[in-house]
Amino acid sequence: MNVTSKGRYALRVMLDLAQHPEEGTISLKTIAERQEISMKYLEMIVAGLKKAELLESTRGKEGGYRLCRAPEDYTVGEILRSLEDNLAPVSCLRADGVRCDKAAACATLPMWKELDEITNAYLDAVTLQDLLTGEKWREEKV
Amino acid sequence: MNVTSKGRYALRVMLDLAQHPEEGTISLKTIAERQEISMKYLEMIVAGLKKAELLESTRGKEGGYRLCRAPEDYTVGEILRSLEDNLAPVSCLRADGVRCDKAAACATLPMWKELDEITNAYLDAVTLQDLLTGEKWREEKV
DNA sequence: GCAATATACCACAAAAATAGTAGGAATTAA
DNA sequence: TTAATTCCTACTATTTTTGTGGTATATTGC
Repeated sequence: MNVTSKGRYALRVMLDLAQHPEEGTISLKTIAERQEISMKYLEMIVAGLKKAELLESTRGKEGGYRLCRAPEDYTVGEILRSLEDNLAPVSCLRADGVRCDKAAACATLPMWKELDEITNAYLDAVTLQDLLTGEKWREEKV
Repeated sequence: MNVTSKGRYALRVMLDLAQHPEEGTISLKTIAERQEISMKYLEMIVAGLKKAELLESTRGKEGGYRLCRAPEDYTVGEILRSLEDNLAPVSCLRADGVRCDKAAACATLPMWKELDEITNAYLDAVTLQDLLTGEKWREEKV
């Protein structure tokens, strides 16, 4: 579970769109300026988000990107997974990972699996809306 | 939470020592051969484990390494933390991480913190002995 | 004392992953 | 038709990970 800048930027793009619903379709240029991220780099990131059908786009002048669901219908987990291929804690759990020839005898594999399940369950329980309001963390631990 | 080969090898060294208590002090050469890991690379790893006081060593002929506690008194969390400086999911949580100037306004920071707490709590609840027996995962989900 | 076997320490190097850039083609509204 | 914009492909730089090499120091058995 290493969240890189790609994943963090993806969240910021989604949050930016969620924070400005009145603007409708928003150009990458606007988002890049507001978030102070290079527009060229963002291009890569929104491409991933679009491929995962997390947002929609319109090309040409006056074009841009917009959410295609309500903020409470996006989970942080799916946003991160759409860009990070490294969410699993160890490489042997990753889709492309080298299959360890000792997997059957590996004393640690079940632990990594459980850890992976726990982290994914947590991230799938946090929605974009939760991040927007922040209540989840303000009210906690009363 | 990206566990690299350093952390995985550290676990294997600790497990190897725990699996051969009758041998007492064991040389790196022996461990390297049993685990099929380059001895030179292992040197770095045991140096970290020793620094964290997770094992003891004797120099010179007939020397080597040995555990200084019972297997149930080691947690996987402390073993990994002694070698991985990357256990936190995002760099802004890491000790050496660049302090983000927007931390106060960051909508995602509380989430990363909670995720970090959850993963550390899990890893601190797994002991070397748990890995040795594997029971924790065999009997689960009945 | 000396040879053999170890750990301890420091610097360097190769490989892989991450982060970011460059240039231009295709599309659309005004 | 022009300006703004997404879309696509390739390239480059930086950082992290994964090692290697060489040497100094310590200990044991002969």
